[in-house]
Amino acid sequence: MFNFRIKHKAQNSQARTGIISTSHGKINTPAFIPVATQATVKALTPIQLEEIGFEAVLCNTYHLYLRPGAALVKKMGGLQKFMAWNKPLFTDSGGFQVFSLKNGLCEVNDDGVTFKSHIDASKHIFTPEKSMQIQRKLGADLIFAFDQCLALNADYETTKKSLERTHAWAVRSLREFKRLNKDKKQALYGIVQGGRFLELRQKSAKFISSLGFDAIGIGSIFGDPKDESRKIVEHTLKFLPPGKPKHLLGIGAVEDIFTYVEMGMDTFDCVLPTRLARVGYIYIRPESGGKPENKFRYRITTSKFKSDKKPLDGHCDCYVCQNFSRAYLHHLFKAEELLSYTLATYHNLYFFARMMREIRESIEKDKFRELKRKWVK
RNA sequence: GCGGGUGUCGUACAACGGUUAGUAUAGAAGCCUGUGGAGCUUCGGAAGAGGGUUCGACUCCCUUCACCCGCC
Repeated sequence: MFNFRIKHKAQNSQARTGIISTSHGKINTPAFIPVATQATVKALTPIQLEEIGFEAVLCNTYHLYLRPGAALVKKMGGLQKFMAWNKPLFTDSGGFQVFSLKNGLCEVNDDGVTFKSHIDASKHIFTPEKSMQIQRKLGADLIFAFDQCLALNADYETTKKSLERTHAWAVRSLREFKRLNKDKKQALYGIVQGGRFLELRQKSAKFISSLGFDAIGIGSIFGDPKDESRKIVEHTLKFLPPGKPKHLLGIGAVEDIFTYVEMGMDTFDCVLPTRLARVGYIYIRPESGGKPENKFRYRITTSKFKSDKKPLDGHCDCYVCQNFSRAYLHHLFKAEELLSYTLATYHNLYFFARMMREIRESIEKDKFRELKRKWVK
C-alpha cells in the first residue's frame, strides 16, 4: 500500500508536513532517511535507530544485489525481515552506484549498464527491468526507477542524450514495476534528471510527472555549487505535481535541508551524518556554535579535545551526550575502538532526527522561517 | 671477558664520498552530499658521541657508548 497525505502547508513558503503511508507503517515528512547501504546503518542496531526516532532507512540495490544477492534476501523473507527493520524502507535503484564506479568499470548503452563488481570484478548488467526485479525481490516499500546519473558539469549534448535515456528507462521501469506490483505492496519513485540545464530539468519534470509514478525523486543534485543547485531544484519543482511526495536524492547538508524543505521537498537521504561520524566529525546545534560556515560540525579527533570533559554537544540530549565526554570520544577514535563509530553515528543521527522533528513542528506552527533563521540565517 | 654484527625521523626500513638524506607507518591540520570503518591533500620530524682521512663524510678509518648474536 502507498499513500501520501499533506498535513500542513506553510503560509509563506512551499514547506509542508505530511505522512507517507506504506505497508510497513508511516513516515512523517519532511524526513531525513539514513542510508543503510548493505542492509545496515553502519554501527547501529535497528533498535537504536528506532530509539533515535527514525521511521525509514534506505538500502542500496547495487550492494545487496552483489552480496548477498536478491534471491537470498527474498528467501530470508525480504529485506525488512532480513535486517530486522520492521518499518518503511527505501531501496535506491543502483543507478547512482553504477555511475560512481571508478575508472571505467561500467559501460552504458540504451539497454542498460554493464559493469564490473567492485568485489570480485565479475561482469553484470543492470537494465530498468532488472533493477525493478531486484528491488521487488529485496522487497522495500519505496523503490526508485533506474536512471542515469550524470556529473553536473556535463555539457548540453551529453546531458540531453542521457536525459532521453533516463526517460526511456523511466517508462520501462514503470512498465516492469506495474507487472510485478499487482499486489500494490511497493511504490515507485520516478527520477528527474537534466543536469545543470533548466530547460532540460523542466522537460524532465514534466515528462516524469506525466507517467504516473507514485512519487518523484530529483537526481544528480550534489549540493555544490549551492546557488546553481538551488536554482535547478526550485525550477524543477514548479513542474512537479504538488500532491506527490518528493525526494531529493543524496542531499543532506544541514543548510541544504532547510533550503529544500522551504521549497517543498519531503524526504532526503544522505550518507553524510553516518559517513562523517566514522571519521570523527561531530554535528553540533546552533546553540552550540553550529552554523553554515562550519557546516554544523567539528572534528573530535583534533588534539584539543584530548582532555575535554564536556559532552559532544552541550545542547544535545542524546544518550551519547548525556553519558560521555569529548575526551572519551577522542580517545576512542585515536584508539580506533569500535564504540567510536557507534557513539558518533548515534549522536549525528540524533542530531538529524531532532532537527527534522523541529522542522516539522515549526511548519505546523507556521514558524518555519523563524527556525530557519535560527539555523542558517 | 673474547669474537662478530648493528647504530638514519616516534617506529620499521632505503639510498648515497658531492643539490633540499627517500619510503611506509605513527603524529599534526584539513576534505568527504543517491558507494567508501576506505580514501585523498598539506605540514612537522632523523645520521649515538668524539676525533681522523678528504676540497667535501650519514657513507671510509679510529676511539667511545648503546643494543643484538655467538663462545667461555
